[in-house]
Amino acid sequence: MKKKSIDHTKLLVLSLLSGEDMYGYQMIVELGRRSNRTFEMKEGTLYPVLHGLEKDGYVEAYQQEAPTGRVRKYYHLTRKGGAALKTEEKAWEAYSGAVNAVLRSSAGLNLA
Amino acid sequence: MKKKSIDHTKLLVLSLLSGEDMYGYQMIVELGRRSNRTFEMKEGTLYPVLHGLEKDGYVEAYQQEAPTGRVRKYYHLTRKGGAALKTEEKAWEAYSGAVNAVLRSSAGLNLA
DNA sequence: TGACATACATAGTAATTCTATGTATAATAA
DNA sequence: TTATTATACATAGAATTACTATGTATGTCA
Repeated sequence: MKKKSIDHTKLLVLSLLSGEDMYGYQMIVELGRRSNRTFEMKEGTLYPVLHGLEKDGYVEAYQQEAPTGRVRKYYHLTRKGGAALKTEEKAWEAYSGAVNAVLRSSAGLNLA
Repeated sequence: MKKKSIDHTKLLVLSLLSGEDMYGYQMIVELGRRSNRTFEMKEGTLYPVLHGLEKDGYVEAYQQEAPTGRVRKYYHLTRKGGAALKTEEKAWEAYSGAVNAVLRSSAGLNLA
């Protein structure tokens, strides 16, 4: 296809970070919760994506100590990342709309 | 993720064939038309997928001569393929619903 | 007759996500 | 007190999916 599939992980991560700064493990838990268990992202998927987003300037990382005493690595959405999110959201709307259009058009033939 | 992404091509092809028997080239053209140019599937993507669907018994192929004199290879959706389509459609609904849920939940935080 | 659309096909490459594994700390249960 | 589980980050390697590039061949139209 034209758009290298969906780049699914990038859209979801950027969207999560548009609400609040989060650390990696938290994103995995939140994604499971908000998607009602549909998404169970693996560390092996998320961390490389986060590093890529940071390298590209979409997110910025900073360390912060948790109440537990552990140091977590939080990610913050940059202005550039916010723009990328809008682009990805539009791409998702176009993509999902197109899939639905194809599904409907085929179903329609059965009824015609 | 759990579900190996979406298997996008399989869903679209099965859906196309649920309306009528089609040959490969026709599927590419129809997909472009029905998706309003969003999908521009390549031969290199489609033909291996069709061969896989045939091997798995989801579609059956037969030769038929076109009015032009050329022989085309038509694909017909089998009962097994119809069942697979239903499964894929449900998977798509779950997936797209989950993406939208995550997008909405993040956007909601900005307004809260 | 040369260019273009039609029609099918495969090899090799690129992108994405997974599995598996490793390290380390905090909390909780036995 | 010690073993297990949850938290937290990370990377290497494999699998999957789709793409690019290429090849073959026929019909149509300028």
